[in-house]
Amino acid sequence: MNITSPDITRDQMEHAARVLKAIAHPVKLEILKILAAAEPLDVTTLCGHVGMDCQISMMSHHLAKMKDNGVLTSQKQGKQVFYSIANRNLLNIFNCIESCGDA
Amino acid sequence: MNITSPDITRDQMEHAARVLKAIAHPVKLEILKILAAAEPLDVTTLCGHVGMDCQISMMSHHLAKMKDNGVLTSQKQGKQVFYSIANRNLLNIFNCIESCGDA
DNA sequence: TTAATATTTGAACATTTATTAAAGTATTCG
DNA sequence: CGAATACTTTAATAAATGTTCAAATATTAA
Repeated sequence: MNITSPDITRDQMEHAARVLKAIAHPVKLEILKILAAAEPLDVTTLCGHVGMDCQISMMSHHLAKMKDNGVLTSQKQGKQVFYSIANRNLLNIFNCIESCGDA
Repeated sequence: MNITSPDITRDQMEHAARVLKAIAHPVKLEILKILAAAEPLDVTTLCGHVGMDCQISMMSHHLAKMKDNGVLTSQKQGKQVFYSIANRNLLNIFNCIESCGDA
């Protein structure tokens, strides 16, 4: 047995780590911020908002990973796919980070 | 110029991504939780709390990375090094993740 | 049905991260 | 001093990620 605080299982830690990994990337965080302000958005529009160095295929890969990990949801409308934030609670993560000093 | 919400710079996103990457790992999250409950702790004790599969060298690597990214601080006392959480505000990150559905 | 648009998928490659073992540094104790 | 303890560092290797391009799919429009 473990002396560790009793309420954390390795499974929970692994789930949390997967979610964090799915967003621990500057472009992915930017995607989250953009969606936080204007939701839902289709892939092309999102790509335009991210900036000049955005390729549609890269964007699609990022979105897929975030969706796979439950961070985003998507909805198809015609030939476009609109992405939204699955749970806006996650956005508080920005406060957690911003309130921590600069490394 | 960018149509993106005006308050986010790429630099801020990169800093946030670095912090998240520094903790997006099941063992690192466990370290944070353990320290959250009993701070500060030396490397060997921390290793014991993490579990059977913990090697001191691995622990040291994890701690170094988190320290490099401003997540932890350390203080040497004799031959031991005690680690603490640099800013407990970051711990709210657990709430953000836990409150989000299961992926 | 063909063409055009929107997005996804797969493969290839470079880069980063994680893990382990072994050697190195620092501090204390006999 | 020399041995023991606590930790860090380096190097080697495996595994995961990020990026790009080309090809594939799906939907709509001509």
